Amino acid sequence: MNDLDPTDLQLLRILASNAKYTNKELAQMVNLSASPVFERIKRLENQGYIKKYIAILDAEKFNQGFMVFCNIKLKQHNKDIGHHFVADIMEIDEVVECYNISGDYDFILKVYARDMKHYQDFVFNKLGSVTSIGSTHSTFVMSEIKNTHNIHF
Amino acid sequence: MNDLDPTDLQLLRILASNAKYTNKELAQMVNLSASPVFERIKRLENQGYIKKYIAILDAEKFNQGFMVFCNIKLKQHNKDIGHHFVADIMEIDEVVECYNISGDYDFILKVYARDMKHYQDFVFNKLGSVTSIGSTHSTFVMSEIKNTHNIHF
DNA sequence: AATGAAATTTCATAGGA
DNA sequence: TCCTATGAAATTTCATT
Repeated sequence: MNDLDPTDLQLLRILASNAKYTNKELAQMVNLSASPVFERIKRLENQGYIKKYIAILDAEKFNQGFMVFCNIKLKQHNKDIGHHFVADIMEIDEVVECYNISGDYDFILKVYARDMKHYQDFVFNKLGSVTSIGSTHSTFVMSEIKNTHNIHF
Repeated sequence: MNDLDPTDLQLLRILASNAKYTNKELAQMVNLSASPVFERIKRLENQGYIKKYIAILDAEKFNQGFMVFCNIKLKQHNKDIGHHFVADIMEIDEVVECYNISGDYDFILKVYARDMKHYQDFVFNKLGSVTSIGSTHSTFVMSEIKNTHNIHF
């Protein structure tokens, strides 16, 4: 973080919202020529500031616009049960995010489903076969207000 | 969704996890030459299946590795209050995601902060000045288990 | 650490199977 | 819808400042 100058930060902010600018375009934006821009970006990639580049797809178009936050309590809290849970969750495609959290529940999952029927099937059949799970609580997303896909710095 | 053939879906899956492959590389992966791959991707972009391309940054490197799910209840539930809330939330950089949800709370926010002190400051000073908010409940992320950044289809 | 030019690679389009 | 071919444009390297 300390070896980044304002130009690096500016490049990162731009690329975090749109990674399709050419080096020439980026060069104009940060008042440099294309080659230092190229070298800066390569450095930011190598140093791990930029983890990867991805395409953002429109979930609605794939009939996957039904988002649910699913809170999960484990049956017991030992290392083995935890590891089993993590391994199982990694295999379930509907689960796009999973975090270990504070509070009444142990984990929160962000789940993408087609509709309520699909979600119900997910809970019964997919989560239902994860034996480490004690109980669940589902919170349904009615609409997306903001999604920046990235961090602020 | 119906005008997508298996090759389109394969390309989307690849690009959703890594958008830096060249058309030549993609062509090999899907057993085509570069130009139909190029045409397919352009079509997927134009039809909105691909919304945009972004760089994924490492939040830890920016000292923004402290994630919190912040649940929010509005003071009242009328259109004006709701609109005010949304407008205010859009302006707060720490809030990277916001959804209108079912259940006891009205909204869930995904918040990135540097540390607990920064989060405390966020709650008191940033959320504190959003007058439409009635009450909040914070759930702290202890570790990230899974984050695919994208949908399954 | 940036510039500008040169070399390399990829993109983007056109014509034909 | 695909292929090959081609010129344009972008990336990447490098000598110079």
